[in-house]
Amino acid sequence: MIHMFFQYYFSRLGIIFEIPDIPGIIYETLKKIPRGMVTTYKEIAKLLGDKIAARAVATVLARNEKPDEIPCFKVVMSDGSIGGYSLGVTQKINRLRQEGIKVEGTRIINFDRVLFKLSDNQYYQVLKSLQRIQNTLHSQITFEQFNSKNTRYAAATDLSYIQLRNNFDLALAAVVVYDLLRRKIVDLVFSSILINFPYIPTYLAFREVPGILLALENLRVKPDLLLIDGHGVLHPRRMGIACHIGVLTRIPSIGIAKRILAGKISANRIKAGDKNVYPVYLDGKIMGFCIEKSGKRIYVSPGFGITLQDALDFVLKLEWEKGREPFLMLLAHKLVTRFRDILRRYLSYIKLEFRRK
DNA sequence: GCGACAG
DNA sequence: ATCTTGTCGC
Repeated sequence: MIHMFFQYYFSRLGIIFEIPDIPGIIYETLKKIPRGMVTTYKEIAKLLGDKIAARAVATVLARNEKPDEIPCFKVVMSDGSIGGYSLGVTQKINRLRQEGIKVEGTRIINFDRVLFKLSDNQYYQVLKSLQRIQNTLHSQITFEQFNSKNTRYAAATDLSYIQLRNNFDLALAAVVVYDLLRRKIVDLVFSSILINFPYIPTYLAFREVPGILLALENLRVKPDLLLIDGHGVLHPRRMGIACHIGVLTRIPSIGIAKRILAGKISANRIKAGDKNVYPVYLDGKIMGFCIEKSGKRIYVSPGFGITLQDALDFVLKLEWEKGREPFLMLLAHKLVTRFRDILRRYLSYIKLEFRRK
C-alpha cells in the first residue's frame, strides 16, 4: 500500500523533503481491522515505528470526522479499558457490542482474544525512517562555527497553530531578527504553511521545521545565530529541533526549551548573577544547562555550530528583562500569537478547508 | 494513584 | 502547541 507524503520545497535554501502522512496511515490501518476485533493506541503507535506516538494516535483519532467510515471506536486502551470517544464512551461501547465484542462496565471481556495485533507488520514504520534521518543529520553537526565577535544579528523563532479539518493545521511561524550592536529589531517575517504531522515527543522537528524554514528563507537580514524554541542536542538521539534547523541552514543555533525532554539535572549549582545554572547530564555527559531565574527554569543546549559553553554564555548575556526567558524569545512568542489571532478572523470569512482525496 | 511526556 | 479518544514509571 502506497501512502502519501507531504512535500516541502525551499528554493533559497535548496532543500526538498517529505513528511509522511501519519493521519492517512492511521486511518488506512483502521479500515483493515477485521470485524469483531480491536486494537490499541500503542499497537498503532508501534506500527508507525515508536510507541511514544500513542498519545498522538489518540489525538489524530479524536479529529476523525467520519466515524462511520473510519472505525476509530475499535481503538482502546492497552489494559483493555475503553478509552475516550468524541460521540461519548456509551456510543463507543454500543458500536463495539454491535460487532460482537463483549464489554462489561468499562472493560473488554476476553481482551487478548479480540486484540488484533498490528505491530508485526514492519511496512509502515515511518517513525523509524525519521529516526534514520535524525541520525544522518546528526552526523553533520559541528560545534565550532560560532564566533562571539562576528555575531551581530540574532534571530528568535516561535510557532502557533490554527486547527483546520482533516487533521491539517495551519502552522504559523514568526522570525524576529535583533541587532545586538544597535539593540534594535531589524527584521521580522511571518510564515503560514499547511501541515498534518502531529506533535510526537522527540519528533517535534518534523512538525515545525517547514514553517521555520519558510520564514527564514524570506528574511532580508541574515542572522548569525538562531534561538529555537525547543531542545538542541539535549534530546534522546542528540537531534532536537534546534539541531535540525542549524544543520539545514548552516547557521549556528541554540535550543531553548521550557521543559526537559531527556537527561538529568545535576544538583551542582553554578551562580551566574541573578540566575542559577545547573548542568544537565545525558548518558554521563553534560549535554545542556538548566538556567533558573526567580524559581523558573529553562533548558539550553547547542543545536549546531556552537559549543555547549558558548551557547550557555550567549544565552546568559542576552537581555532577559523581568521574564524567565530572554526577551527576544518572548517577543517571537507574542508576535506569532497576535499573528494567529488576526489570521483566525480572516479564516472565519473564507472557510478554509482541506480535503483528503 | 500521580505526574511526566520539547511544542 | 491547542483542546481534551494515552502510557509509563515511580
